[in-house]
Amino acid sequence: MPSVTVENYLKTIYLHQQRRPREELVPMGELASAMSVTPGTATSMVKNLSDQELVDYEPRGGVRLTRTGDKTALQVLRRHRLVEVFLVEVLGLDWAEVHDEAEELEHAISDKLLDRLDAFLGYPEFDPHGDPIPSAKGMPKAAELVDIVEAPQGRAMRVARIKDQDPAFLRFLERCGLTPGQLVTVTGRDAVADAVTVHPDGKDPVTLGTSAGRKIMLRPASQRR
Amino acid sequence: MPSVTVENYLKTIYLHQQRRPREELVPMGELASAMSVTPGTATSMVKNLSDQELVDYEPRGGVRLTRTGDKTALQVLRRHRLVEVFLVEVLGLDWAEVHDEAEELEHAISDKLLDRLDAFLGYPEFDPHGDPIPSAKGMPKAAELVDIVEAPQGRAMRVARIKDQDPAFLRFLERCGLTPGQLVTVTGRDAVADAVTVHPDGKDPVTLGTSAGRKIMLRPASQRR
DNA sequence: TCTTTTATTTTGATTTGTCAAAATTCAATC
DNA sequence: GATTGAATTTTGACAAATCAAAATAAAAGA
Repeated sequence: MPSVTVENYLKTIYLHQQRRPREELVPMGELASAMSVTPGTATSMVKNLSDQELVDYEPRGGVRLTRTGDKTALQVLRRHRLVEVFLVEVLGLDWAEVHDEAEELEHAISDKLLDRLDAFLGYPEFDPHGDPIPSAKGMPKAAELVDIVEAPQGRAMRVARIKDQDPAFLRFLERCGLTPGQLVTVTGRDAVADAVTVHPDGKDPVTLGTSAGRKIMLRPASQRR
Repeated sequence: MPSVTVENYLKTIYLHQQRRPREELVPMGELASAMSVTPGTATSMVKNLSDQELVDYEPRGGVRLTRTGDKTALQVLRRHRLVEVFLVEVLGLDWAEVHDEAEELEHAISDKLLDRLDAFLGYPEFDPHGDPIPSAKGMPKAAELVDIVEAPQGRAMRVARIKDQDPAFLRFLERCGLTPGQLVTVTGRDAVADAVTVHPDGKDPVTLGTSAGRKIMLRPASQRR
């Protein structure tokens, strides 16, 4: 069985791979800072992962998951996200806090327990932040979402997913009414001010900087999921 | 924060201290085999715990928890037992399996989450095996229980607690109807055969060897808890 | 008391995951 | 082309937890 550390490296590589163009390698520096370790540590760990055939490592290029590594990363993500659903839906924890809790629990749950939990929760497809929950098979094909900055203005949209786990940011979104499922309209964009204004249905309009706006993903209100 | 390993040592020392006369030291060999490590490993670990003031260590005598060590051990036990209640009561896992699951989860739960869980479960006082759940303050004073071998014959008793976590043993008890809460009568004892016979209310009588019988603790049926 | 047995401790090594700092490589600039 | 700079790798060291095997102490027998 992979150690907690190995699981965390694989999960982190997976997540960073997602955020960049197809087939591109994740640079070692990026991995190191994401894992909060020195670059040298990341290098030696990645060599180790490479020996275990969990990643492809190209010296001075970066890393990418192998099929096996990918499968393991998805299992970790599945545990993480199902735990988050449980913490919010069942125990009523604040969605802003559950990420850190799940970060620990994701390494402590057996397959059997996970299946029970999944059934108990009614086989949810998304976690409280709108992140898709991988099935035992793999990651469901993602619907195409647009972030607030890129979204068409004046169209009825719905918040689908938040791409940041920082509790302060999440609490801010909650106050504004920008939580997954919420109906919104993007009402304006100002390139000079580097800002975008969004109007959550039944709430006050909110103006965000584009770096914040890019973390909030929308789908057309008409679209099921 | 103590490591998972440290938590496990403290928990194990606590449990073994319980099983022996007041103030007596737990021998290193017993600790080593309970932890499934070599004696040398136990010695070096215990020295380490002693430096952290978590145990008193008497070379060639054994170990005993300090007040601090005791408190930490009880926190671990509290997490373990609340998790067990959750797994059985909420997710419906078999009581024979939950010990191993809880063994992992007990190290991954934050104080905040634990409090939520406790409230959600209705502040239970005992886990599925009848083991008392320590409160945030400490371990509740244990009611005096008798094992099946020592119990008076012909009196209405109730199963209070099972002092063994082996799934095979627990499943056996379930088949016989010897689970916590069950009304039973001890109907006979045979010193020569080293056996004892117990009659669970509404089930068939069961004859057990005394070593098995000593793992099943009873209280008078009249006594609340 | 002397010897044997058993429990415990010591010693030296190993693995995993980490850091600091020096060395290297590659790309970019002059 | 030579030099600078940034990213990466290498090297040597360390802490935690472990084992195997040798050394020691205490208890039990003779």
